[in-house]
Amino acid sequence: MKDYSSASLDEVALPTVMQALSDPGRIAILQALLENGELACNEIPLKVAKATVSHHFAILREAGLLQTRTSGTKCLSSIPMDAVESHFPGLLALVKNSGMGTI
Amino acid sequence: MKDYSSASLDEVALPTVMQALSDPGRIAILQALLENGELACNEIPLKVAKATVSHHFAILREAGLLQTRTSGTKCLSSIPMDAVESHFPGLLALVKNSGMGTI
DNA sequence: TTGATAGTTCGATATCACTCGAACAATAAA
DNA sequence: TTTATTGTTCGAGTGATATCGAACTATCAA
Repeated sequence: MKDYSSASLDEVALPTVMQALSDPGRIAILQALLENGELACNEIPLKVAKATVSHHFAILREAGLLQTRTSGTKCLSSIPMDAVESHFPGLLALVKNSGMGTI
Repeated sequence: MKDYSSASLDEVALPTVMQALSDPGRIAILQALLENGELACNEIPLKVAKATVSHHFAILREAGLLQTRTSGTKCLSSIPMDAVESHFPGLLALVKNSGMGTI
């Protein structure tokens, strides 16, 4: 389908990561992935158009917070847990424990 | 001078905090405060106009990350460490350990 | 081959954020 | 009282971001 490229966290500064996490929809995406491990775009309940969802996934990839692999017509995304945890320890715990109501 | 009001962290959601931290200048402000405890606006070396600095301080206050008291013509700001640490554990460590070069 | 499914990309729009200079208010010092 | 210092507020310009529909590509299933 497409060869997805994520940013390496070595090259991502904190403001970029924070910017990526400043959208409630993207927080919801990460929370869903923390729960389920690996999900396709359409398996995450966001009330926005699919073009917007695709955009949010791209932002997260560019921040190094998402890795995506293709599988048939789907693209399955997950969080590179070890890399995120080593570069930004505690960040995922903050995301996980953030209750935000429904998006 | 002015009676500063900060947001209570009880009412601040994660995306708001992340948004506040998505600017390199504001990260620099927090880092300087982590180092020095309490500082006035003009004691933080940012290469932007003072109107902009004031704006950044306001954003941080609205995110509950800053408390400000007035002292003569100065206004001294500091981080409500305990509140931030209890609501968003690990957040300040991320800020502290983020090297970003000169702003 | 045809149709359905999954995402991306492309404009376009609307809103929000960063920045600044200028004018202002409040305090302190002379 | 006049002057200097500190920071805020306002208005405007500029750029970034969120969102969408529509068109497109790629894959799978009939």
